[in-house]
Amino acid sequence: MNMNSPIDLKNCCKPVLSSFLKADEVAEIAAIFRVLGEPARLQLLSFIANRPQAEACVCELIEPLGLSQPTVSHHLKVLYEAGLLKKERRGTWIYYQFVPERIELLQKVLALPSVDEPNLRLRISKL
Amino acid sequence: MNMNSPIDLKNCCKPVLSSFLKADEVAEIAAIFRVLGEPARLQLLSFIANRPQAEACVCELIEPLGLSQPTVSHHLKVLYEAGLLKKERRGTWIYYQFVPERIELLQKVLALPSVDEPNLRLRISKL
DNA sequence: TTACAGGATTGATAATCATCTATATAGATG
DNA sequence: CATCTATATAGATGATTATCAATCCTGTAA
Repeated sequence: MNMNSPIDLKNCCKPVLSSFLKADEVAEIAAIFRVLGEPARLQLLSFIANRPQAEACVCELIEPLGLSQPTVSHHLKVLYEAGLLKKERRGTWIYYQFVPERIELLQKVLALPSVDEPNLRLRISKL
Repeated sequence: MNMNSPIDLKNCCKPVLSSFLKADEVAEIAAIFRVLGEPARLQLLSFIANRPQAEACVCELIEPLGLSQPTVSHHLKVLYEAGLLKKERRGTWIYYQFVPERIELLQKVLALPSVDEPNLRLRISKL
């Protein structure tokens, strides 16, 4: 069931907060949030994004994370399959690189309804 | 361990992608993502945010979600404790209302490094 | 007070998942 | 080829959790 290549998120994802999404529509989005909902994965992403070139090899990640190499490898795979990282072999090492596009997608998904939309108009205007 | 009142997120949360966060720092943020990582909860949030006044009573949520009343109640509690919903009793009914502040917090947390920051400069400029 | 209705809680179960050890794979090097 | 090193995978285990049926709690109304 798990794929080894990044999930295809074309036509994904509609804003969650400005229309009622069906179960299959929220599932795609929730899958990304779930990946970020694991502290070790979020820390991996934070670490990699703040390295030069926003990349790091696996060997650099084990010590700061404080987890075993297989566990780090597992989390990297999950991040990769969610499209948040890409990877590239360079000699003996495999470098994982942060992919900002998925984060941009999430920002759009989380966009709050505009003040012209009635449901939240009164409340947003107070922010 | 679970609290019945919303978690306190003062001084929370630093941007994940522009500095390397420690384990306890990412934990706070990951907790919010984890709540959104459940499809049923994301659909609840989507439903409530798109109702008039961005609110709904529990009885309105069971049928569109297709889950039992206790399960819906459980997810509402999780959303409430994460600060994504507030609740208010009105007679027999309890209304849950969408709270946009947490979402705004997440947007800040997910902010990509500015183009002046070196690590992502080259890659962001291509977007 | 009693009865009812909306919602929360309890307890149980099954599924998911994070983590580890052990092992496998794959590239580099002798 | 054999060996070493970096990373991935397999398998096992324990913890978490989503879900439901049953029950409890709390307003409301008779």
